[in-house]
Amino acid sequence: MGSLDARLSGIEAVATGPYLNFRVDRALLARTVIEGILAQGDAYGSSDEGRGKTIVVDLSSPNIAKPMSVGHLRSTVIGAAIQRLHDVLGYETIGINHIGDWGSQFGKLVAAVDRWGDTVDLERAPIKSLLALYVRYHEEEEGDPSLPAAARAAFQELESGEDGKVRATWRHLTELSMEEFDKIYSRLNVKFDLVRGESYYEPYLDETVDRIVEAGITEESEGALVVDLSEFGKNLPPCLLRKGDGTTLYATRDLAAAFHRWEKYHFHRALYVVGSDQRLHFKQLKLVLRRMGLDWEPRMEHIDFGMMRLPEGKMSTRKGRVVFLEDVLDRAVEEAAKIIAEKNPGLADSDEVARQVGIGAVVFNDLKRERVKDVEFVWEEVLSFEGETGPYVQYTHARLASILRKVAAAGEGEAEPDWALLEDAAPILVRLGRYPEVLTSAAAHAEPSELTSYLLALCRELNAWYVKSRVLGGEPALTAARAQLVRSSKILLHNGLAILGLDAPEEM
RNA sequence: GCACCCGUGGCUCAACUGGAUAGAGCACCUGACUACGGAUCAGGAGGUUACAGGUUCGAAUCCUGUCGGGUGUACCA
Repeated sequence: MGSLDARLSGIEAVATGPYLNFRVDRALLARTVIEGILAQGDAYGSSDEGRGKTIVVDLSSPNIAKPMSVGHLRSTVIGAAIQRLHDVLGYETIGINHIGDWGSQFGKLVAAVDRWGDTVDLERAPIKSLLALYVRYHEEEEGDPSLPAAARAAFQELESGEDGKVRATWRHLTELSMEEFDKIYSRLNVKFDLVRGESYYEPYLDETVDRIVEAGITEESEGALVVDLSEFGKNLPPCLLRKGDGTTLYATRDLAAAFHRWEKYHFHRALYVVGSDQRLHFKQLKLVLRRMGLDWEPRMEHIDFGMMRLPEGKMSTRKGRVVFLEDVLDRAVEEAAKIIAEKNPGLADSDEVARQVGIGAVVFNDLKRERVKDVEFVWEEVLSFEGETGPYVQYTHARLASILRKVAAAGEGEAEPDWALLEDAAPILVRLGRYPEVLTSAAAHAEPSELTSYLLALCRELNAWYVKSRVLGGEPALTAARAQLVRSSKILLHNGLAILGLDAPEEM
């Protein structure tokens, strides 16, 4: 109670028309906010709201034998940011990379490798080769009925559990792909708590189907085993558990994974960071669980995001119309290196900084708009380092770092600060103070863009402020107050960037 | 056809979830003490929030309809 009184003493409320305005004592605000940040350091904004609660995040989920495109970037980067947001708030988080390593497409791939495997260099350029084979399969499929037959037979063998030639080929393709994926993950600085293919659930598929059958909600329809969902919507298609040939589908495997996760983690939320083209799929999954009467169904959330499109149309693996993530990262880092050579040629560690800034630009660009919005991939935009970009935030951080170096070198800033002198920084102080609630809200909404918008606005204010409010060479009490503001702002930017997955270089 | 999502200056996006004069960035124009680093900053120009109704003290935000774009629509994932 005493502390509450102390905090309220500098605040007065004023009624103006339909509004209630609060007037805050600025010196008090400055002292409270800055001392709070400096005391907590990197822990500022963290909380224990998530204590004892587990959040499962399903992210990235690339498909074996397909190149990682800029489309997968969204799931990876958004999912990783959402996981870190929850980490900071004290949740126990489990980031799962649910690899697409199962399904009838592997029948196709095995058939294609069988037939034309010797026409490509699988070992040296695995992804490219597999893509070429996949494309060729679809080109020749129509004119050659033996091809789909071979594909079907291969997948049936795979799903039968037989450890023969088909399985060996599948395993090999999986290993080749995973090596390629890992290279990209390490560049993005993304780590998973669990990397698990759909194939992991293979042994649980039968019991999963049995369980749903025992719930009494399945029926036979056109040779397939389905769960009818028409009670939830006239035109809602049923959820298919088994095809006519007895093999399982995507939905079956996701249900098996969902049961498995619930039993293992008893999660507070399970967040599936998957594109909005799979809305129906997740809706069906949830409705199957609801029909089974499982009360944890509402904890499963599809965190959907808009599609990445090219100016010339939708991306298509089959048509080879994709932008490879690797190329994007390479070009962004190159561009960053070029700018450093131009503007800061003496920079130590310039390669590392180029990496941090280049990757940062790509990652931030994908996090800065609301999740649900579709994104058109434009090179010029991704490679932009000015305005509302990751490098802008990194630059602001570097400038603050630079000021602090000068302050230290001059031996200034050690006096007792006079907080009342920070009047010209009022908007910054208010914003710094709001940081904890921004994190809470961004996590609750699983919306990293709330954090990116916040950081951009803060940087705008900071840049405007320090050009007109010189830190160095003022009255000791003023310089000290400003230096502390710079110090706490820098901590916060570093902190926020880390949550988004960006490094914060001291110089750039 | 049906379902869901989106529609805000030329372009890309905000707007604390129904509140005050709708804010930024890009592009364009004009500027910044021989710069606590110009990847920055100050200023200018640019809006009937797709359209038409409705709800109320008040709507970019909620409801209805129309138009435009995207996605999905049972044996792919």
